[in-house]
Amino acid sequence: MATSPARRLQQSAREVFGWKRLRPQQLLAMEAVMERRDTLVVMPTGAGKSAVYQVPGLLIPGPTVVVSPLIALQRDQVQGLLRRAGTDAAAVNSANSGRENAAVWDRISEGDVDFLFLSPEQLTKDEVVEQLAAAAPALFVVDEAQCVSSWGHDFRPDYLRLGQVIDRIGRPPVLALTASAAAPVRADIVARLGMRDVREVVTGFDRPNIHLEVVPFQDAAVKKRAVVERAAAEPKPGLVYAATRREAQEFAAELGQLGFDAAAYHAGLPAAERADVHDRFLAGGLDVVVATSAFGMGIDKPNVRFVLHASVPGSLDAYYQEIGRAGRDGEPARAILAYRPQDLGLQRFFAAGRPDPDTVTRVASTLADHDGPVHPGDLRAETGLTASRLTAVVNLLEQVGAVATTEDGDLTPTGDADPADTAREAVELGDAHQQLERSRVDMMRGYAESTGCRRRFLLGYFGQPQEATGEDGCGSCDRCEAAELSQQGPVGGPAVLAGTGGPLPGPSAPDDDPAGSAGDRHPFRPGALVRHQHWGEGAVMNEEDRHLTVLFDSVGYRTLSLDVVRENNLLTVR
DNA sequence: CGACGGCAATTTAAATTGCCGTCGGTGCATTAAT
Repeated sequence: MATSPARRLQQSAREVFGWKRLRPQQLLAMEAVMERRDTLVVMPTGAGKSAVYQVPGLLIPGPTVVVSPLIALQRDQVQGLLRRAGTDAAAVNSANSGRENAAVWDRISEGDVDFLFLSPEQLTKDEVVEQLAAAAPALFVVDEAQCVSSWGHDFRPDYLRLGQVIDRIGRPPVLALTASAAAPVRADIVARLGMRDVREVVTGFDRPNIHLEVVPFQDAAVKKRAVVERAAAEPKPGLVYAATRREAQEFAAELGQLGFDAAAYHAGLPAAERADVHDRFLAGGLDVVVATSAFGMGIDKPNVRFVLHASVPGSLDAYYQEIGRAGRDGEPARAILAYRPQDLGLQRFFAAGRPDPDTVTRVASTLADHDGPVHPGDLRAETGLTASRLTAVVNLLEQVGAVATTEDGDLTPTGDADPADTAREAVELGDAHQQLERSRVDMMRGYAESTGCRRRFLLGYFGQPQEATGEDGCGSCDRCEAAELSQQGPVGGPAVLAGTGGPLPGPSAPDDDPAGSAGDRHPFRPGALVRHQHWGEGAVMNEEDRHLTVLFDSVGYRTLSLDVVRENNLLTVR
């Protein structure tokens, strides 16, 4: 009798990788991969996401392709795999010479490579796609798959074209891995990669050992001083996230003057200095790294004791990823957000990136001038746009169905709609995406200004309703602690709370008060699929202080007053 | 959207006020000049 897949997986994990036991969720995901299913895995970093492709990748015949966003990450993965007996891994990217890359392709054609690492940009090249198709990969892995959604729409638009690439190489099974993905991010990953009949393996998001806290400020100078003092006071090592490079440098300098081993990290520093800061932090040689969002992917340091945000990031997804770098060892750690409402302005500015209408119109009409397929390189020459900006526009046109990709990777106009019309549709789509991004900033504000349990809010955002926190909250955030304190004094009765409507200042009593719930029955619980008169279909994400947060397909996140919803019949359950 | 730097205009002439313009985050790859 043949060995069961689970046993083969366990055996390989033990013999090749030295892992004595696979976690249930890992095994579940690996089994889906062994069944050649498209699989989306959402696990916190440190839960062994890489294993999910590494173990099956050795068992199924044919090479495994891994798309990874950073060359440094690719290098780490390759080195890690090469240390395992009998596994062969390689990367093709711009850090290699042309000769080195050619040698990798030779080894692949001879069947000598188990794992091949690539950036999405490599896959824009016809010869790369052709050689990949010839190698007939058995598995196509997208690591850090949240990049598809968070970077693909403007910053690295080739992420949005992976779906077409997968088609061109014969659509092997797709495995997408990410540490954090709220509902719209997950949907975006699945849609953009063209994943079918997806098996989703989602582990819990809660990291109970990370204490959550938000400290509000009005004055910028006061906030700065408090950030430095707090970073100085917390147990080390720690991580401070700043919104700009300049701030990162300033904080690092001030902490240095106080006698700490502190260093700044951002994309404007020389590569050697970045690598040095990175290595010293991992080796325990630094008390604090003050970084922009450039720092973090691939950082697996167990004993980070605090993550202090000197400004709000642009989404709860980003925030969760960044605080998730604390307390990997399971010991207590702190996530502290220094919050000024004005800081949201910078994030709204960052959320504004979208192609301008003139450019979209120009590309649409240039495409329409061709009767047949056009090579993207020719289109770039004709429009004079950079590769990246052109790709962003083409992505939009393709999403509105005005353009399609041929098997050769050429772009071909579909239908004979007026270029001006398709351009307008594409711009509207870009606007809708911008609106979603802005609503994600609003959700970040919602977290910072929330009067209830922080953890409940955070988990609700990721679609994990309250069981992790219970009715009374998590007991390990600033709001829960404040509520516990206030319970020692006199507390206003539920009847008073029920009549006041709007959000109360300061900490509030638990909103699921049993006495108040009799008259409070409604069908709009987290997870419910609803329809709004104006905004169309959506899903309830969170309920707090008699307000619902709903994620609408058309406009992103919106917070609605439960009373207003009911008085005006704004929502119906689908 | 908001912070900040530079500059001109103010007003118990050396410092303050205000206006305007600029800048702000993530990385791939490629290319041109040593």
